[in-house]
Amino acid sequence: MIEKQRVAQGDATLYDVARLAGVSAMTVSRVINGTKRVNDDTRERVATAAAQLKYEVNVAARAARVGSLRIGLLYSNPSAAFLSAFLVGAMDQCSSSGARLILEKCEGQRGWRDAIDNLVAGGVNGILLTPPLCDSLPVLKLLAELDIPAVAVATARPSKSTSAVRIDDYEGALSMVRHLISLGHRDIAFIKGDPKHTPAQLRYRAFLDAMEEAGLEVPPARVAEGMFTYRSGLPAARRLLEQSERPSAIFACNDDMAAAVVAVAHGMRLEVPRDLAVCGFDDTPLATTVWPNLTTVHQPIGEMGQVAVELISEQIRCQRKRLPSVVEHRLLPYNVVPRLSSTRDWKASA
Amino acid sequence: MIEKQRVAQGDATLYDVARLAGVSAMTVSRVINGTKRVNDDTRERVATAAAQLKYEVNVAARAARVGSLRIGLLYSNPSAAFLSAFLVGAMDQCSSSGARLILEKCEGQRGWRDAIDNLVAGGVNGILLTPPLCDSLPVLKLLAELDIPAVAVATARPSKSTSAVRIDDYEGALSMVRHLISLGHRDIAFIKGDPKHTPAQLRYRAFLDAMEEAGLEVPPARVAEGMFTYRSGLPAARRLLEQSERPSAIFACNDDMAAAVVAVAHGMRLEVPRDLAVCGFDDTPLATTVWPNLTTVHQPIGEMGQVAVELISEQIRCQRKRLPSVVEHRLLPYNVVPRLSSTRDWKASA
DNA sequence: CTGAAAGCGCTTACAG
DNA sequence: CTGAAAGCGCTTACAG
Repeated sequence: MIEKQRVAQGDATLYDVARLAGVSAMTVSRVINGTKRVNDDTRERVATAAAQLKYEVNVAARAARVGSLRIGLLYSNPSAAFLSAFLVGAMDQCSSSGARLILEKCEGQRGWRDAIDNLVAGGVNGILLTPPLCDSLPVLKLLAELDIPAVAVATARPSKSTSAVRIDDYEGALSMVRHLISLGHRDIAFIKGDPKHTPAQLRYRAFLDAMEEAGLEVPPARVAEGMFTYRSGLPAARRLLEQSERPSAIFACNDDMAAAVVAVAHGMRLEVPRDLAVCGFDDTPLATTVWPNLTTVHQPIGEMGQVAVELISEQIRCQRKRLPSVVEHRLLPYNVVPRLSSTRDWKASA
Repeated sequence: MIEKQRVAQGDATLYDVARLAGVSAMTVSRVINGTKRVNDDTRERVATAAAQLKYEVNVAARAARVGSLRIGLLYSNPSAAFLSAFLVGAMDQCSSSGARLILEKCEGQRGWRDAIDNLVAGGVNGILLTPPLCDSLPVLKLLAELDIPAVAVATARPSKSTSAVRIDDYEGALSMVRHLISLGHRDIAFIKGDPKHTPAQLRYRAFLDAMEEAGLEVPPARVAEGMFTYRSGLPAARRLLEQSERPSAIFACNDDMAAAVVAVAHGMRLEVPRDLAVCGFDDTPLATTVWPNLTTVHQPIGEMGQVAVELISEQIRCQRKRLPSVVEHRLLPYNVVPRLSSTRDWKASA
């Protein structure tokens, strides 16, 4: 009973593994890190020994020797939903690699300068950029000048010189429209997002292309302007719904505006999805908070956090060894999540 | 230019400080940790030297020696808003103390057993419990049996045997009602939360007490049942608003239901706050997503994360030294955040 | 109250 | 391909 916890696991050290495998600690280290060449035979023996002892590297000890990676995470738009999902993934990766994640929020339009100063003063070796900072040219420029590696997260405009991890906004929106069409919708309206944001542009482009692909018209009256906020979705929805002939579905450029559409429809005594299908983009908690829940496009945000940490770590390692840094763009799979707000046979599922 | 980053800071080691202060490394260590007795004079010299060199402890090295703390964070209700704010605070504290935070989500009703097993297998030394897990007797019992320290976060029913960090739900709700009354409201309705949740009970109790304190009546028709979800807030709001004489304000037990009230009011052509004041509790992102933004009670969630890590670390240290563990309950300040949804002179601020 | 020695678990050169 | 030695920066006993 006593010492139960300590015995649980993680007892074995590199030396225990070395002894059991009949090799030197050095060799075990090499196998663990999989970096230098090791005889296949030896590798096998070490691996078996490690597995048998349930060996786990002591990341703290490794960090003490190597100098642990300090990864800065810069965020501005306090989208709690995005941040928490991202943090879960990023922390997970940091935890297992012994890196430290330093959060820095940048406030206001010009706040990014101070924020980056803070991170640099804190000694970070690389910085993760979340939207919309990841698309800011001045930010990327400053980081390049400081020679600090960066990874752009969920950017829609990946730069040639910066690593990035994202989904394909264009394809995501395309799939969503196809989904609506497959449900039998022919008259689909769209609410645009902030025209300055690249994802908004891509999603709109995809909407038009998907409609054209299906041979469907998009009269100007079927497109409304929005700014990504719930509030901006209110008048946009009114404009689309107060026409003599209503569209059968509205695709809003994000969940906030889709939620606003639902609210307006409700106020007009329209039942969603019976009288109107509604869908959004992002799969924020709002999508499952409002009623009916929103059909939307889901991004694997947690996985993006993991990958972002991997990418930045790799870049930092390259920099330390004075190797040329490798810019890598990773595209992760999105998926359309059908929920009640666009359900065809809604009585059945209600 | 070269090596710019490395020079930035964090260069100085314990030995540099020792040399400059003319003492041994040991003494510096003692001063840094502030634990054992050190001559005031010596302490001063060391502190000055440390400041001059901008010395920072290398947490990795310390962890290598001491064995770093592994802190498990158990969460179930995926309230992204709460989680992200909490993580920011908790990570911050972990970062500066060199602890590792291990996240574990528990799915389903019985998932907590597996989740705790996972954490224990992962070798955590203590566990942070977020709501609603923090109020689960079986969970607390299992942890006690395993002899793993725990800290309950945002619990409304702090246990005598478990450390906790929280705000005073009762006082928070009391303040909110007083706020509404100070705005001139006399006929205030309430939407209850899930009756199984202790915070819901406390907030309702506070509502009744505050009304009584002001000599105001609360007829049964002014109280509606809710379950904390947006969806449950819809019929509750309808019930309260479809009476011949409407209340002038509705206080919902959380933000989700308050948002539902706004939606229903809007559907009935009632303007918030002109025709009806609405307020919630928690200050989730939803409060600033919907329009008008919701007046609500804010919890310092980030700070709760910091404090939770402090409390659990202290407990783990006690356990390691086989000292009796100190149960500590920390009450943090909440505050009422007035926003447009309850603004008296709403034209002025719109 | 203060210090000299040894070691946390791992990795970086340097040899073979 | 493999190993012996030294050291990362700090702290734990053990002395004085």
